[in-house]
Order: sequence, then structure tokens, then C-alpha cells
Amino acid sequence: MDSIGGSATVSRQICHEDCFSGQEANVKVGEEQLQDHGEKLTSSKSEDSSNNKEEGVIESVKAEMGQVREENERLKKMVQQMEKDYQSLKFHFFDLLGQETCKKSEDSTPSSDETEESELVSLCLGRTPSESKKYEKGSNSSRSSRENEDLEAGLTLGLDSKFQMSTELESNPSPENSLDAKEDEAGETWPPSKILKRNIDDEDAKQGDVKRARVCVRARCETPTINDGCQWRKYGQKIAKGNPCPRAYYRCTVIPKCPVRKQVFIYINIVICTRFYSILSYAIGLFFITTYLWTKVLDFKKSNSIIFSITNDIFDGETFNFNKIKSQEQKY
DNA sequence: GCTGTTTGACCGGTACT
DNA sequence: AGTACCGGTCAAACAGC
Repeated sequence: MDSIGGSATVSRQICHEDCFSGQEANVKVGEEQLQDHGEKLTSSKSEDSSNNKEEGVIESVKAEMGQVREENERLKKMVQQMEKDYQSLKFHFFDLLGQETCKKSEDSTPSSDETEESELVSLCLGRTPSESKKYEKGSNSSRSSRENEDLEAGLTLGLDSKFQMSTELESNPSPENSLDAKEDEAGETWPPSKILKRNIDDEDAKQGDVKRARVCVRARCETPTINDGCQWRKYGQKIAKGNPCPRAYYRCTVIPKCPVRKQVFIYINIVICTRFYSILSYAIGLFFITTYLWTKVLDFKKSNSIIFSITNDIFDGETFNFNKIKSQEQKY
């Protein structure tokens, strides 16, 4: 379990590079062969008439190759120009996006915690699926742009690799939060009310006050699963709408009836890595987003200790402010 | 035999009409 | 209100050790 390697991207890129270097070598070999062939032809003076014809062929081939080179340079410039245009447009888009977000935030007075939003790891407290649906509307563009940023970031996260993290606490819906809300809709939905209902059925009978808040720790890495020190049992797999790659569902087996769940989503990132003449090479990179979820059903401390052990392993060296979570917990 | 994975079926929530 | 769709879970079958 959890032992699938994460070297697919590297191996693919190596394959592409090898492939292209091989093509280039083949062409060079072809040129040399032509030159050698031409030298051999010119060296035999007894076959002048045939040599003249072949020399003509060689010259025409050389001229053709020169034209191809020119075409190659021209295409290269075109691609560079397109990349520049793309970058400028993207920058302009994000600029407009930021202005729009500022306008919305002025109206909705977001909490200070939202400024600590993370691209890689987020802590989410107390969002319900209905809230996610509620606030995703009207923020599609924002979310998609952010997701694109995420995709383009190409960042890694793991126990033995560098990472970036911050905390994100969500108690007051805002446009910023809606970004993650939409992302949840696309690939990272919260545990269904089914789970909650089961927990409620079990424990709500004992205590009347049911708290539906849930907490999420989200991490991105290049391997399907993060070595978080916990034992996970896969209990399901689904192909989510809009994503051809399946999502996997894991539950913690360390503690009986552990409320912690883990969901692993696969994202495909396609980048242009090399170019040879007019042929573009695409590197298909897979990265995985692991979402830890647990329901804060009357036993936040227990869940907190579990997730703390997980995050402590994952985010070694980073301060993980659970006081904020606890402060948010009191709101529920 | 035990443990973990796979996968189709089922259930409940939500959106749509 | 009825219906369809979708996400999450269950559980039997299967595989590996």
C-alpha cells in the first residue's frame, strides 16, 4: 500500500529528451553522410557526368535543409512571441482578477486568516457542502485562475522534500474562500452528510448538540500518497466528474472508528518541455493532491491529535497553529 | 489465512424541471 | 414534488504475501 513511485514525470521527460536528442543526432548523421557521400562522388573523376548530376542533387538537398533551418528559426521566434503574449495576457488577467477580488473583499470584510491562504496546504474549518456550493457561484474565473497557478507551480511536497505551507481557516465565507470551495466541487468534495449522519446517529444520541464542522489539511506531492506515518486502508475509488483520473478514498486504521479520512486526487499537468524543428514535445506530469478530512463530531481533541500527528510528520519544521483552529472550533 | 485492493451496487444529498 | 445525477461508502470477490 502507498508504495507507488512518483517518477513518472521524470522518466517521461527523460524519454522525450532522449527521443529528441536522438532525432537531432540522426539528422546530423544524415548531413555527414550526405557530405561524405558528396566527397566520394567528387573524388571519382571518371564519372564526371553522373557526378555533376549527383552534386546537383546534393546542392538541392543542402538548399532544402537550409530552408528547413530558416523555417525552424522562424517557428522558434513565433513560439517565443506566443509565449510572451501568453505571459502578458496571463499577467493582465491576474491583475484584473486581483482588482475584482479587492472590490469584493471590501464588501465582505474578510477575516485576517484568509490572507494566509496557501497554495499547497490548507486548513479548512467548518465549511459545509451547501456552503461550498453556495459560494462557488460567481467565482469560477477566480478559482480557475488560481488552479492554473497551482498547476503551473509544479511544486512538490513531501516528508523528505521542501514544501510550502500556511494555514487557512474558514469560518466566514468570502470570495477568497470560494476559491477553495469551487476546487472542492471539482475534485475535493467534503465528506458527505452521510458520514456526518452516521456519526450523529452514534453520538448524537448521547449528546444532543451536533457540530458539523470539519477540518481539512490539503497537501500536494508528486507521489500518490504521502508518507505521513499513519496507516491507511483504501475503501473506495471513484472517477469524478470532469476529471478522467480516479480519486481514491482512504480511512485511517490506526485507531478504531477513526474519523479521519484521506482522499487522493490525481491531476495531470501538461507542459511544453522541448522543441525540435516544428515538433513540440510535451511532458505529461502527474501530481497528487492529498486531502485529510475528519469530522469534528463532539470529539475535536481526538481528531485534532490524530491530524496533528499527521501534519507534524508532514510539515516538520513548520509551525502548525492549532490554537487558531480551536478558536474557530468554538464558533461551532 | 490474513491483509489490502478492486469494483459494482447502493444510498443520500443536491440540482434541475 | 418528482426525477436524475453525483459523490461517498459498502461489501463481496480477488490478489499478494
